[in-house]
Amino acid sequence: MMRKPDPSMKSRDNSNGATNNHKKGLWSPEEDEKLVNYMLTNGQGCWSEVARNAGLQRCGKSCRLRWINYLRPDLKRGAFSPQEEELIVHLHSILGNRWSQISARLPGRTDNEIKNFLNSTIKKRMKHLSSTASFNASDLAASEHNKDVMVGTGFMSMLVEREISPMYKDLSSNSFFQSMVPNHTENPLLMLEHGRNEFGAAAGYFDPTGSGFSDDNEIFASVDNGRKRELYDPLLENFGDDLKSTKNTIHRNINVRNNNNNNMSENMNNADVGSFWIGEELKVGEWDLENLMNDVSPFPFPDFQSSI
DNA sequence: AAGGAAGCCAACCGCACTTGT
DNA sequence: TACAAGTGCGGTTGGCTTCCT
Repeated sequence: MMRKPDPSMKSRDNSNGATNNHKKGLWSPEEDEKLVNYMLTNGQGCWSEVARNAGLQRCGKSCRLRWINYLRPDLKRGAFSPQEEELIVHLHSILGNRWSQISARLPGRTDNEIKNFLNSTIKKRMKHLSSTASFNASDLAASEHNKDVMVGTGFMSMLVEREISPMYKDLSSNSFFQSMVPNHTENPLLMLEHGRNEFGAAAGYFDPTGSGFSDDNEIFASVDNGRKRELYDPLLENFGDDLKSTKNTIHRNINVRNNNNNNMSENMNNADVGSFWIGEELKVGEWDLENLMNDVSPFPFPDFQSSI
């Protein structure tokens, strides 16, 4: 079920590069038993100590991974329920590839599990798209491994046409956006290309395997040599009514911050699409995730919330 | 029935961050 | 301040299973 241990390669215990004769590869039932017994008796401590004291020829890192992803008693095994699947997709659209944050909101599920699930789901989605569009298999194969170099290919063109253009139309017609990005173009493809130069590295990075811009589904604009950055999430515009409140939360946050920050720009009043944070004291380039998630948490997932 | 392709998923890898000295 | 060790995270790998032809 996994790669063969490479006997020629000594394992590295951690990032310090130290080498040890630690076993690699699949865990045996005996090893599992040792780890479980140790953890249930002693609880979690220093992982390298766990490995040693439990009598395992494993590095601490490997023990930690095994415990967290497989042996923890509160883990829920088996297939995801439809509600879980819906929530995962939902959270991923907001949080991007922050697997640990997504898993934190799915009791009994691990980040690895969710990551694997979504990766396979995305592949299925792409396969489905490929069967309904007129681009060839090589476009698809290449797109899976070339996130931001696919501009201009059939696959990208299709995605831009179907998903990006409507969002971009809203974005580019916004007066605040126009003021921030004076050289913006009406062509979203060109905009994506220009993004690297005009917004900095974070913007214009399009991920065809995800559902939007960059791994965080965010687009940034930089001004004042990066001291301020405004954030717009076109995806929120596409969410259903249950997430409109999320957008409202962001606007509320902006208002709160506005009250607390005299440097707030009046441009905010013109921001009739999307959501922006303005102000030098803000943590740049990140959603206020906790506040964001406060509004997402009531999302219905009745059958697994308390069924560990 | 055979074998190749695709999907699944456990575990590894490397990097970044935190903490202690 | 610098360094080392520990930890957590996301990306990736690759063996096993299932599906398809």
